[in-house]
Amino acid sequence: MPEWSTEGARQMGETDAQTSPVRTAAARVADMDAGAVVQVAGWVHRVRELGQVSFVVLRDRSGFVQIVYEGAAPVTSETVVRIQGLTAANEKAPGGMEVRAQETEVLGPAALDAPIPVAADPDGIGIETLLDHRILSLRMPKIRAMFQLQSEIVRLFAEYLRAQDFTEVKTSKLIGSGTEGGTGLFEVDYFGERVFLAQSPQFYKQAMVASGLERVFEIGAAYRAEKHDTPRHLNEYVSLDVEMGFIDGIDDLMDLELGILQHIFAGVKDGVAATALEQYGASVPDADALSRTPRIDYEEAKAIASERTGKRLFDLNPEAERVLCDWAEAEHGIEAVFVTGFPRKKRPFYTWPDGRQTASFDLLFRGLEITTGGKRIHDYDMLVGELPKFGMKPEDLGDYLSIFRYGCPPHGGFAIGLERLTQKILGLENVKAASLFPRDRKRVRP
RNA sequence: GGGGGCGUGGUGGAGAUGGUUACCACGCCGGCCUGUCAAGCCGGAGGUCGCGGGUUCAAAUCCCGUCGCUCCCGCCA
Repeated sequence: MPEWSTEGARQMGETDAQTSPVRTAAARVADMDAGAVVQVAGWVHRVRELGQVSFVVLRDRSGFVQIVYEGAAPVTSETVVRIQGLTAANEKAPGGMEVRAQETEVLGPAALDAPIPVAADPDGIGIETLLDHRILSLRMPKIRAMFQLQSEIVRLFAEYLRAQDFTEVKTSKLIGSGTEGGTGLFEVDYFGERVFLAQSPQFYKQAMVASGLERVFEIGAAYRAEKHDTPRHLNEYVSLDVEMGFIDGIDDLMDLELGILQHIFAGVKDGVAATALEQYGASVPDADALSRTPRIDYEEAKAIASERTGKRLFDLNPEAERVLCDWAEAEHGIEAVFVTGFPRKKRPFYTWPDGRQTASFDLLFRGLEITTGGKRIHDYDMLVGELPKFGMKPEDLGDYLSIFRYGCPPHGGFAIGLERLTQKILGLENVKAASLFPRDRKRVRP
């Protein structure tokens, strides 16, 4: 692990200038001249006492710096301190520069009975233990790096879409009726009335297309009250949602998604996200490879998966998702594949029908479904006509139908699971690791 | 919801044909040490072996139940 990388320094000195004129980022000390008075502040990452001299590794958001004390160190692990001292060049110091402490102020003492070692490698600790002690495990540099990368994903996603004239929206997560799918909704007591947590911003983002914005995206929580308990499910996850008006078909949507992913993948190769990739030994596909992502029909996908697994598949199960990505890697040099034309039974009622199939798609990436999308029905009469096939009545849909009753363009969209994308970029075994405070079947804390 | 595996000090593991003070590493406490960087050396504290019941002279070990974790499937992003 590159503890002494200066990558993370960024402009910490600059931004702190207004509030704390003298504080220097840990990672920037290496760039200073020797003999300068310097003030650093952060968490005590490690203490090494050698008798007449002690070394303390101080950690802040930029990185690390070594502090030298004469005699014993007056600090303990994870204590938050502010230290003033003199920079000193030393070949034996990490980064060639260290700080000889003159004054040490304890800003936030830390108890000594930490249940997990913050300075250790999180890979040596079980996921459940890391999540039980999330407040501390989030301090582990490797884990923190993961969430810095996730932040970059979100930023790049929004940045790309804004450049394409999309508007970011925030819609309510409290909904009056659960129409999509019908199951998997959490109930909430809303002043005595029964409402639900939204399982997706689907209806609202369609409404926003029809509002005249035409192109919208939303970054928000989605809730699924499914009792699944697997390494790829969360009951609350962050959905990167996109909806676009005036499309001709789903190729427009898949093109858009590839553009987004190309922008994200290119963007995470620099800055703080690159540090995370390095620490996890991970890499992302380049733009050329991504543009070769095959688009195959559902039936074709089943045939390929059946052939490669040697089993007769009636469905794209998790194993099929894995072998399809292997196939794409072998045949097209990219571990991603769009599967299109899902059967009507497998898609919600609002999906544009195409014979027995639908104008819809999934994106599988590194063996996991990270996106579902499709063209939506924008024609009022057509939508109403579809409802009986799903055992629904117009009254069930409340205000949803008025989106189409008063004029809505052809449109469609998709959603990318943020934690799943993070998981697959870094090669994490469990999607829960990619959530700051995951909610699963049994966990609602911390 | 279905099936498999596993629960041992704070963390990660060993111990499993039953046998008496349950082992190791890291962490923690005390001591030594002036260049560490996973510091080193010496000493110490910390576990009713998930929980309950059973078999037995004797259970971490075998049996039953239960709870938890984990993997796979169903379902999904």
